[in-house]
Amino acid sequence: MNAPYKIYSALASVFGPQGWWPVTPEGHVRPLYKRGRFKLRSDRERFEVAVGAILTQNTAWTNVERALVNLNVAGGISPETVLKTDSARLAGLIRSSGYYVQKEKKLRLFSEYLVAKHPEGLGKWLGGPLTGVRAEILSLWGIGGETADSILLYAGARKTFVADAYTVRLGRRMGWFETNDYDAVKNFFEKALPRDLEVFNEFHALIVALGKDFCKPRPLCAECPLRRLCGKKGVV
DNA sequence: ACCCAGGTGTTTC
DNA sequence: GAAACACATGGG
Repeated sequence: MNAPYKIYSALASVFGPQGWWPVTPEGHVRPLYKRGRFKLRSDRERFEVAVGAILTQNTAWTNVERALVNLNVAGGISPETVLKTDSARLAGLIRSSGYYVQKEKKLRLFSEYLVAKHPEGLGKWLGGPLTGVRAEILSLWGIGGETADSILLYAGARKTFVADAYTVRLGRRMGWFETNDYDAVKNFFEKALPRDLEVFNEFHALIVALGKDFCKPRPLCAECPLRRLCGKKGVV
């Protein structure tokens, strides 16, 4: 068992199942998987996950939940409702998620692209050849590596690892790598871990759970549940 | 009054 | 290329 997988197991036993995405209209997180298998029910759910992935960029999830509730109350979350809502109103609905002028544009561009280029729907699109679809999503303005991978993993159930700021921090503090480069970190974990959807899905969520309380920019190593496993080559 | 959050694009050395 | 900066609300 390699070091990253050991950390995954430790986190899983400390924090338990995270069950990230999708989200109910009430804003509550609902387990994505049943009997060990991750399944999304509809393109409607996939789209809501994609919207959440965009809105949560550098933003606390609680702020995103309010925006999702607002959108659902205002008429539901779909490419069509995004496109038929004028910019000022849409921006107002997502105000709580921060950067709302930019994010309104991101939602609109994503929706426009989806409707224009993939009218067959999100599930079909995301189910295509992984590297090609990833490059396609990545080419959209406002969607970088982490958001693209979040959409692929959580909305498309594709085996692609999501590396966020916490993941980079954890890896560096463990002494696994020095780089800050997104693709390098992503590749490190994909090489180290078993190619398993549940592992990819849960590990990213577990790292966020760890980061939320302990592996912060100013770390709280003394209380960290990983303190015995962490290399802690000085705080990076 | 700070720091931080499930980043990304642009500008500037 | 890397580093610095803008974008913005809400919680601790």
